[in-house]
Parts: sequence; structure tokens; C-alpha cells
Amino acid sequence: MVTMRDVADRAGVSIATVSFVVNGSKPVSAATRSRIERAMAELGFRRNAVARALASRRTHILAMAYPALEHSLTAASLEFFTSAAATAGRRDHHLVLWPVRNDAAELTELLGQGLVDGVVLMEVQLDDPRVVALTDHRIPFALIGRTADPGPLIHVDIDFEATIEEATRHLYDLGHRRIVLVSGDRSDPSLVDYGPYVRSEAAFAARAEGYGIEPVVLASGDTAPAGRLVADRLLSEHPDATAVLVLPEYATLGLVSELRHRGRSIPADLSILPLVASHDLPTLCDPELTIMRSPGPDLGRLAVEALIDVIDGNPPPPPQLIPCTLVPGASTAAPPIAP
Amino acid sequence: MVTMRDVADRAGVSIATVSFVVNGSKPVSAATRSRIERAMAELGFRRNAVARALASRRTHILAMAYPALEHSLTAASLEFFTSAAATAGRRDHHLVLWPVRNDAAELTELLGQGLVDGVVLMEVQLDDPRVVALTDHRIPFALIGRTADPGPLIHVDIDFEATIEEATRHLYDLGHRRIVLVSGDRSDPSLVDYGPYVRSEAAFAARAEGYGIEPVVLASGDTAPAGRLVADRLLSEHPDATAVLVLPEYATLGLVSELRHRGRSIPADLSILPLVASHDLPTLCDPELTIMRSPGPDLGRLAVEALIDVIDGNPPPPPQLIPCTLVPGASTAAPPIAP
DNA sequence: CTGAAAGCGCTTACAG
DNA sequence: CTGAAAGCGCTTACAG
Repeated sequence: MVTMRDVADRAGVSIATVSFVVNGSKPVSAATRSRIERAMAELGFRRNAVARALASRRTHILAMAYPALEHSLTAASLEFFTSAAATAGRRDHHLVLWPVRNDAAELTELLGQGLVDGVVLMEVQLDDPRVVALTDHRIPFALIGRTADPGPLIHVDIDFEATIEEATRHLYDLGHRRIVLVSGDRSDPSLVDYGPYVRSEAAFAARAEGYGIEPVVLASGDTAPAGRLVADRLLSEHPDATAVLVLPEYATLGLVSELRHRGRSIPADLSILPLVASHDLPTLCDPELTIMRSPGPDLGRLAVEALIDVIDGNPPPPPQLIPCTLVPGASTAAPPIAP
Repeated sequence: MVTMRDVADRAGVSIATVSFVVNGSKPVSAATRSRIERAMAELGFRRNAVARALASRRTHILAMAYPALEHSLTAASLEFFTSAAATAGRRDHHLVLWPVRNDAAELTELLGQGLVDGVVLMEVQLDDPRVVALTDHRIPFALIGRTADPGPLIHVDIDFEATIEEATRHLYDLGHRRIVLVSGDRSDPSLVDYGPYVRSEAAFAARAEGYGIEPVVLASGDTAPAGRLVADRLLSEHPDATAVLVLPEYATLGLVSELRHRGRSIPADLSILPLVASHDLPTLCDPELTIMRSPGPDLGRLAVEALIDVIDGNPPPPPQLIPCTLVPGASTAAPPIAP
């Protein structure tokens, strides 16, 4: 391994000076700088990140905590990750996906080791023990999502109110008056308290009231089979529905497939509009879906930028709520019977 | 931060002795051990992993290199990751998903920093520059997949020959004599050289010859729309086919959906059998698919165990090839016209 | 069984 | 602009 010592010897300077040019942390004369740079190139010097971390108390590693062993990573989470990683790279940090069980203990264990400078937390519960652990530890962290009362916590999230507003208006303007929201399955213990479901249901209730329509909500797990089951309930319990907003992304697949299997034409008989959709969701269905596109890439980037700002000792940017945006496809149209 | 110094002072011993009990690296008398353990508990001591890494030259971090910015993580890769991470945890290591562009340069950059003790490489090409970079760097690594000639490289992979053999026999025994293999799109520059496609096509050709049937191969990208397109070609170019083996996992979704849309009944008219399927694939389709289940979890575990063995200086276990296993579902049956 | 000390490869006041 | 030196928090021969 080539060390700064080796470079310093070959360039005839002290290791401090080598450090100054490697980090650009202090002015160095052009002459000695070029001697050092040549020595580094000739020796193939690479700064050891572990030693740097110990001396500077910064590992430059950011962990995206991910409950790997609980459930599979969703497409939405992957969008956060990809964009967050790219942003971190641009700012001289590594962002890695770190499997951590969905409770506070394993996270605390990780933090105690001092390997990471900051944490990005996804799938935040309204009342999340991991947020408590992070706060107690005084480690910088950013939420993608938010607790019931995030206060001054650094966070970015989807603006569910604005998303529901635009989605509902889109359907209303097409003429729909019987709109069903398929939300998440709140009986699942890990989701009783899941912000996106809670906030969307509340926003839908408010919006529906504003439009004078009934706010019907069906719960569904986030899998294709669960989506098929909800298609059943939709047809039997709400046969007059003409449009469906869908929150759990994978349920959409089963819902659409089962509705078509039962002879319903989309969008002629029923309009389908997923509310927080990843990039690839539309092509997974036939017809290609109209979606509310998730701002996942933006959220991943903003979360990491805020996090690194705080680590650097800068004031954190204010929390940001970003709505999903309507991307036209072939799954929404006017209802079969004009109102 | 509580350090070993603090613990040593409170227990009235040297930091060396503290280190011995923390690591269990040397015998310590019961009396002083319990004094130290009490001191650690009272102070809430957590060993600093960065200092440990610098002193011991082992970070205990394993990177699963993942080309995040090139394409999204597939369900199959996630299965590797989850199982690999769990295995690493059991053996006192962290396995994290590290976004690294799919060329040698960024990987070399990462290795140079000395942050990781070993690397697990996925989506290995037959001729893979990353393998060269890893070898040159003399860092321990394990492949999930393999190069054209892996030689003594540590690797685990799917046994494509056995998988094709079992899948083809399953269909043949049901009575099928017109079997099409949907393989990957080799015109994609990143996949010209992709082992699973190359090896499966070769194995299928050999097997088909053994059964005296024609080895028809269609190429498809690994997306649902690509799967729809291949359904087109299947019906127009090979209208007499009665069964389809499918390699690109996501293409299966589009293929099945388009075939049903065109009025083909599965499995009455056509049997569909995905060859390397993740756990959740069957439920994404209706009817639920018969699949060749990927041994992803086994491969992830075996790769990490081999890797840690080598890092520990033990002889590496021999390479392992594991076939996919047939999991019955509702997408294969006898062909419509008995042979 | 336990301790003093060197050392891992850097960063960073401090001096000049 | 440059260097000598302390220090980051551990591990690990080496002695006793």
C-alpha cells in the first residue's frame, strides 16, 4: 500500500504538505504542488479512507437504512436510493444501502460503531422508534417521509394533499362522481401508522367533501393478489364506481388484471389512476396506465443535500413537500354514463 | 464518545486488556473480565469500528457492487442481496449495497480507498472488466455468476444446464413438442456477453436436440413491453408453438398479458414456464405461474460464506452451481392437441 | 493473565 | 508556504 509517507519522501516534503494538496485544504506553492502530484501519480497513491476517517472524524459514508429482512425493496424505494446515491457521489460522499432491521436496536448498534456520518430513513412511521434512536444518538439524519409531527426534523416527503387534489380533480373534470380510493392495509401491524396511507385518506375525505362526492375507501395489501381481491370487493360492494385511485403500487397490477379478467374495460368502464407511481409502473399494465408520478428522484436528491449540509455544519434547508405529477396514459377517460 | 481508555480507567486495567475482552482475543481472568464488563455497561461503551479497522486492517465491510445508475435492481438481485446481508451479519460483517458504475474505473476507485474487505459481484459478464480490476487489486471477491472461464475464481452460479434440462423435460413429459425459448436481447451492448443467456441458449439447443425437437429461440428485452412484442412474434412466426420457456423475468409479465389479450388461454393453448424466477413472480400473473424457482437466497449465502472464508485466510470452498427448482403453478399443462 | 508501547495512515492546530 | 508533532481509538507483538 502506498501511503502519504511514501509520497512525501519521494517529493521531498512533509506528509502534512501532501495532505494539503490531496485535500486542497491549504495553499501550496505551484512548484511543490506539482512535485507532489507527480509523486502521487508515479506511485499510484490513493488516500486511505479509513485513516482519513479516524483522523478527521468523518467517514463520508451515509447509510440509507433499509429493513432488508422484513420485506423486499419497492420500486419507489429504489428510486430514492438511486438518486440519493448519485447526489452523494457528487458531494464527495458514499451513500450505501444498509440493511437494518425495522426497529431501533439494530440501528442503534450500527450508529454506535461510528461507521456512518449520517442516515437517510425511508418508510417512516407516524410514530417511529428509529427516529427516536437517531435523535438520541445526535447523528445527522434525514427522513424521506415524516412522523406525525416532524417539527424541525430534516425531512422531505410527498405532498399527499396536493397529489390527491390533482388526481381527484382530474377524474372529476372527466365527469366521474363515484370515485373509490384503494388505500393500504392498515391492519398490517407495520402499517397501522404509515403516513402515506393516513395522510392520503384524510386528504381524500376532505377533497371528496369539497366536490360533494362520497369518499369510499377500500384497504388493500401492496401485492398483486391483494389487488385482485380488492377488485372483487370493488365490483360487489361498489358496482357503481366509475374510477379508482390506487395507493399501494403493486396492488394496481392485480386490480387491473382482475378487472379486465372480469370483463371490465379500462378506461371505458372504469378509470384507474395510481397515486404514487414509479417510472416503470405504466408499462407493467395494459393499457398503459395514467399515473400520478412519484417525485422519488427529487426526494432522494433533496434528502441527501439537506443531510450533507447539516453534516457540514450549514443550516439545514427547510423541509420540502413535493406533489406527484399527472402523467397521461390510457387508463383514465370519461365515465361510461355521463353524469 | 466513550473510548477504551475510559473503560480501562474505570476498571483499573490497561486498554489492551479491555481489547482482549471486547474481542475475546486472549484469556482474561474472570475477576478482571467482570470488572471490565461492568465498566463497559455502565459507560455504554461501543467499540469504534473505524479505529478498529485502521489498527486491524479489517473494516468488516463487504460491498455488493451494484450498477445503480445503469439500471434498476431486479427482484433476482434483491434476493441475492437480502440473503447475502443476513449471512454477513451472522459472521460479524456488514454487507452493504454499494452503487458502482458498471465499469472497472469506479470500482478501482472504491477499492483504492480501503473501505471494504471484500466484494460480491453480480451480473457478471462472460468477459468482465470488473473481474480484472478486482483481480489486479488482490482484494478478495466472490462472483454470483461467472466469466467465460472462471478458473479458480470464487463463484457461485445457477446451473443453467440442469435448469434447462428439468424445465424442458417437464414440458416434454406433458406432451409438448413445439417449445420456444425466450432468451435475452443480446443486441443490448451490456448483454451481448451475459452468461445466463449464452449458457441457457446453448443448453436448450443441446436438450432440444436430445429430444428431437427444434430449438427455437426468440430474443426479448427484460421489460413488460418487450414481452408483449415477443408475444406478437411468437404468434406470427411460431403459431404452432405450444409451450414457452422464458428467461428475462419481467418479459414474462408482458408476454402473459398480451397472449391472454390476444385470446390465448394459459395453459390450455400455451404453457408458460419462466426459467429463473424470483419468489414473487408467480403471483404477479393470472393464472399463477408455474416457475423454475431461482436459488437466489442460496447463492447469496454461499457467495458470502466463501468470501469471508477467504478473507479469514481459510481455503475457499469449491464453486457451486445450483439449479432452479420446478415450483408447480397453473401455467403449464398438456398441449391442446395430443402429439 | 496483564501492561507498556508501537503502530495503523491520516488530519490539524501550532510555529515559524 | 511548509514542517514537526500530537492525536484520532483501536490492535497486537513483545515482555514479564
